[in-house]
Amino acid sequence: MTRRRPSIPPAPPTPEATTEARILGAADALFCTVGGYDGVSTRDVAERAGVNKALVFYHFGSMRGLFEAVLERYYEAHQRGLAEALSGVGDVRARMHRLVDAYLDFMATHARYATLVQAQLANPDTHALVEKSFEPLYRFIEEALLEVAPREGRAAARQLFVTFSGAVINWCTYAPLLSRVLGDDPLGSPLLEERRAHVRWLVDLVLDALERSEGA
Amino acid sequence: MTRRRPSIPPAPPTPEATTEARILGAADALFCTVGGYDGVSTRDVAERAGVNKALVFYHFGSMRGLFEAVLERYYEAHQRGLAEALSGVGDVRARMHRLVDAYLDFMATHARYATLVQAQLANPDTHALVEKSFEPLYRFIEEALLEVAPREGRAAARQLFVTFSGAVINWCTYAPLLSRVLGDDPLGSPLLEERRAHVRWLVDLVLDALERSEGA
DNA sequence: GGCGCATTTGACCGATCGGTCAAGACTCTC
DNA sequence: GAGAGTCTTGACCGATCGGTCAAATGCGCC
Repeated sequence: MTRRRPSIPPAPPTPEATTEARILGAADALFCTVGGYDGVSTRDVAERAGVNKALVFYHFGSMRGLFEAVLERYYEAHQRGLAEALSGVGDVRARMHRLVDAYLDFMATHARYATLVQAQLANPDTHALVEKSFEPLYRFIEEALLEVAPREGRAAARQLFVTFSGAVINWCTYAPLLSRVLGDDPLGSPLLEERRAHVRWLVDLVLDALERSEGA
Repeated sequence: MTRRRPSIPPAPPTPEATTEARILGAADALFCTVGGYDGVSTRDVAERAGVNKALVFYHFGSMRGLFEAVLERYYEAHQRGLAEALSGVGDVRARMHRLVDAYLDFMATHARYATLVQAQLANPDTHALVEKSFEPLYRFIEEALLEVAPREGRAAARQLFVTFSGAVINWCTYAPLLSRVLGDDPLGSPLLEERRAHVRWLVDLVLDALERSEGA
């Protein structure tokens, strides 16, 4: 029923170039809105992309391969943004501010991706896919934090990592629930900026305390 | 002191009293280890419980009903623990310490439950089930925080809620990933106690800052 | 034109899913 | 013992799943 090459296919509002890109885009949209790895079928993806279901397997091998491809695309953008924020000049405080800013911006823009990744924590089958992006992220940030924080104890870098990353990411992943109790979109302009100010404030509080204990 | 193990769900050879309890226990174990709402079948549950599959529907109506029953059981224990910690005497600082302690203990013991709940954030179909437990929890804690924190701004009670709850819960839900990079079990004795000290330290930092700005 | 290769198609597969059903078995009461 | 009501059983249903396949189509190249 679908016309040949010349005209743009009757696909939704995404007249993407190649078939592969159309499938990837459709999978992205579905994984991030309808549900995680389970909950989305190859038929759904194919229908949304406006292509035959067998093409999903032709281009990505399997459902898991498609899921990996979707994660990979986000992962690259994610890493790029963080490296940029952390690699610049300035002391730890300045770089941490840039880092949480970049992290918050990325996660607020791709909140569904954050939710998708967090959801995989409950699925041992896909742990490996998430670990791949988690470990470099952890090493990256822990290294920066070790400039001012000890390796162990209540103010250890590993503790700060979880606290700071949680402060950023949970605001985005819990957005659907927060939206109900706050009466406004947590990812919208006023509340997101309040969150940004809060995280900056928190970072400063912690770094101030670390400096004090260092001087003592 | 506290001696908490990773809380492996009830062992298979559990000759529980009623059929209903056996099914509930099996569903609990499977939801919390294998995967979320999707990823566990009624056949799995029945087999683990050692009963006929049709009994799942006889006693719980549907798969969703079973899932709700499992969540409900945790939810009650959760609420009980928090109310106990927060309702006692003392100033906000003392009550917040008791609260994060109780929260951390509960989540460390039932880390898989926390992960299960967080995973449902990606599944709009089950949002309603999670909201039911989230809203009272939020109101509860926000009310306590409003004694010392403003309603808006970078140190707003709603901001502190997300930061504190994230600091506690993410340590538990990210435990599988953290375990890899830390080389030890985050929910085991040494690291869990380090986390407890960190969260207490963090709460004190924040409350100190709030008191200072209040006096100013 | 004709060949080779990548792409696309629709029909098809076995497995598994949540859920149903009518018939048995068990238990308690008269 | 008869009956009633609660559990329990295994067989069964339609739908859907991920994945496969041979055949058809498009297209660059000689």
